[in-house]
Amino acid sequence: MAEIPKQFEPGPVERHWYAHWETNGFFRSTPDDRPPFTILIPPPNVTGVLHMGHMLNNTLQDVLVRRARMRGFNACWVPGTDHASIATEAKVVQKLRKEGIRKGDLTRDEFLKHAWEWTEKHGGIILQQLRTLGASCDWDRTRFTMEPSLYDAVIDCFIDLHDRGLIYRGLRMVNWDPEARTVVSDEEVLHKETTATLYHIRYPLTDGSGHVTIATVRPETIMADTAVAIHPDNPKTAHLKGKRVRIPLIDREIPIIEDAYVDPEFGTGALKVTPAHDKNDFEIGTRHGLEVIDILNADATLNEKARILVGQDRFAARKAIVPLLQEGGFLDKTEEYASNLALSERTEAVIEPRLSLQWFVKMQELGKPALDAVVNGEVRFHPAKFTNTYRHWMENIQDWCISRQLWWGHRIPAWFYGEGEQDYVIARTEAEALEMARAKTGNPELDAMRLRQDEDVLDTWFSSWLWPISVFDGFKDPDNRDIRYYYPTNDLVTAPEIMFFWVARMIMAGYAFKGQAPFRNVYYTGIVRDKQRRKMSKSLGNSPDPLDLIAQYGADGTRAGMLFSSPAGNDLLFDEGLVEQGRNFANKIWNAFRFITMQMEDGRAYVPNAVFDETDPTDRWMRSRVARTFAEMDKAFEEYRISDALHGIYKLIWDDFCDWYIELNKPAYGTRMAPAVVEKLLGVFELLMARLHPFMPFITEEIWHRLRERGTGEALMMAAEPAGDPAWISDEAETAFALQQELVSVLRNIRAEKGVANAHPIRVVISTADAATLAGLQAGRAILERLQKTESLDIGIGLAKPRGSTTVVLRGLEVHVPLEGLVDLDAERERISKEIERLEGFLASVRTKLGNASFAERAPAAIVENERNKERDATASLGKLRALLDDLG
RNA sequence: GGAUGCUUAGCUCAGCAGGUUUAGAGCAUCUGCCUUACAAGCAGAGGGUCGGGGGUUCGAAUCCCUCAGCAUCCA
Repeated sequence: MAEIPKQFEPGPVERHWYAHWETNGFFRSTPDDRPPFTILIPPPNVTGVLHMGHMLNNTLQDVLVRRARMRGFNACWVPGTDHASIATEAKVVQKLRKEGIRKGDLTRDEFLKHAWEWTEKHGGIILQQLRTLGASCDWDRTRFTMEPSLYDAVIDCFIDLHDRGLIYRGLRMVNWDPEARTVVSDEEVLHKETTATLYHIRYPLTDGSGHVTIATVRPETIMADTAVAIHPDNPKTAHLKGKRVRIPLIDREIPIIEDAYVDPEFGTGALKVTPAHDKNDFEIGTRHGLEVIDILNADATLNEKARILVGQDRFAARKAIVPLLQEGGFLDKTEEYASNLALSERTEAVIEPRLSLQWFVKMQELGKPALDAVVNGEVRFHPAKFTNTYRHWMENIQDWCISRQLWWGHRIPAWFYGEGEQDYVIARTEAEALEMARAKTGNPELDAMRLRQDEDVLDTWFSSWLWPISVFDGFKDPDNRDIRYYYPTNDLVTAPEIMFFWVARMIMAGYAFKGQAPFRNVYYTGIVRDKQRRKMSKSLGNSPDPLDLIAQYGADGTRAGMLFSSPAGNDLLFDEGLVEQGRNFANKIWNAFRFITMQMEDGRAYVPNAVFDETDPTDRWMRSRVARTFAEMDKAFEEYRISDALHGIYKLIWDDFCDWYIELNKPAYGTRMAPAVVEKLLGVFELLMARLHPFMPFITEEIWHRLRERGTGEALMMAAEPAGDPAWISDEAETAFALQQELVSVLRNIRAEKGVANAHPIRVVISTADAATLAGLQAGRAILERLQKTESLDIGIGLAKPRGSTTVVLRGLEVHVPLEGLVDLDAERERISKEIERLEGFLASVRTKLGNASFAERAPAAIVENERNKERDATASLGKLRALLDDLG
């Protein structure tokens, strides 16, 4: 056997096995007779790089996929990326600007050429990085939302929904991002609490009878006012009914109208109405037939309709208008006011409500089955608490604005032939569009030159929501083998932040186009934060580079570290210490294996053989621990407690196997381990590696191959997961062993307290009162003797305390260790007195319970019996302790 | 403003179909150890009465009410 290094070196092992898996085609999946287990990667931005959130998310997916593969499923993990319309376009615009090129100077085709160049240059890096992590994706299935097949799927979907009357074009108040110069959906708007200034402005009444004061945080919009509104039943403003006012500075006359929307308590009870720049005002305007005066350009500068401050940015205009109002005597007062600012999720620009003609998807009908699916459990959320959030959103769902004033994305297949709002047709190609336009207009002479395709593209999520269908070409070829086999998929692992953006819409699309949900389980991960609870981000610079972590701690260590503290849905407070713990775990495993190999004779063949000795208490305990832990892990996986499953195998390996089982199987000093024992340890090791594999694939694969001769096409990742015999589970064996562990602990404690070296033999006397306990103690005496260097070990009933002993009372047993000269009588007395005190308190509480008449009456018999046992045991222990104390004088 | 969730050792979290010797784990801390693999290790120890208050019950960290604080989502 070749020399094995003392420390595990993950780098070469990871490279070797990943290449082995990939070249052998182990990641690949094609439909067959086995049941499928499918996960679709939440497609990251094509030009993005791996961050900590991806690490967590993809580690979890890999754990689920690898486990399923080992459980006999045809596991398929589909990777891919999305085109991230706004983000990518912004990056390309920025890059061009650096080269002195303005987007406006380019044609659409020229710009797209740059965008594709950018995509090809930076694209797919993230998928390469996932390999470093060990991701077992079927790379042959890698998809991209802008590749031809998926592009067509989006267009097909648009046409289909339009034909079903679920897509419409309409003039609505939308969220305008002046930075990106596009509309965004409601979901892409973030609300942030800020303090604003509330300006009280006087509007002179046209009849000269004074003025009305209104309060606003946006004085720069007064030029767009088309009314002042009051509440019809407000006595304070009743005298204003039917009058008119003049807008300060520009002197335009507007009416005072009555509308119940006005809050009589707010400000002066009078509200300026600006239908072009406020959603609520727009609705008031519609009710009262008010004119809409839009004074803003696309970049949020004032246009000539404002008449003053033309060309100024909205915020500059706000600053500039205040002194003007002051000079004119229109400014009554100002006050601080807490208000909500709407920000663009992408650019963080302040969102401008804007009246605009856009494309929308009707959500009412699409949302219904998607809501039901989650409520009735067809699609299950983990943790379940997110179901409520989902339901709330779905029940209040608004139509989805899907057009974006961008070029990078799927171009809307609408072709206009006239100036009228409805003068358009929806078609895949220009030729088709022409035909349709001719039919629609009844004009066979209609010229192709008159057709213009809509300049806008679709929201990125309008392609992402089709992901579970489009990656299997379910639009182009609805009945193909892949989609029939893999759809619906099993688990989706994603962040709660995109529950509405993506998860909800995928479920809708699933029902709309396939008649069933796209997945059965949704596992929501937490957000990766730093120790100060700040979200990890590139801009804050508080995020380690995942690839550095992998280089430093190994992929296995990093994966384990990410999972150690990540219960589903809870934020993960990332601590490099956890990754270090993961690395240490790998090293621990490595050394346990190394130790076993050191027991092997050169030239002798060893075959792993996990056959336990049924007559041996240690073996009975070990196999019970193995089977119990495996069962607990299964339970944890069922409930998506992935972190708990890892903790289970971690403790089984480190605590049970290394600290106790290997220790107890160590041969006598200076001798070699019997071959049968080596084979047994190797056998257990094999079980453990198989169960750990989904979490730490590399080291487990490496050791699995070293455990015995394997064929070239073999791999642990393709092996069957060992179940562990449920019959191995034995409470009795574990309880019996636990007593031995406690006795060992007691003796170790005594050594530590008294400063007795481990190498120094001690005399031990264990005295018990009953024969049953005695039998158990004698059965386990080998355990004590193996782990404690003893000069003598006497076990018996009613044995006397040797002179000069220190004594511990444990579960009714007296453990005496004679330590002539080392026992400090005062310390001994104090220790025993403290123990007596504790037990007296305990006994008192037990007796209070037992003394309560209704307790005996109402509590179940087993509980009462248990309390009696507690009383008896405590009384017995107390008796012994008091005798010991007396003895000490 | 609405909804949901959280508040248990210094930190991060389990436990919460009420009762398995007066609350568990990991990390951190302290003490001792290079004991036939592993100092990226081994052994031992200290530390909380379960956010405050009230209630239900023979019995509450566990159920109910209430207050406070925090978080997230929605408006």
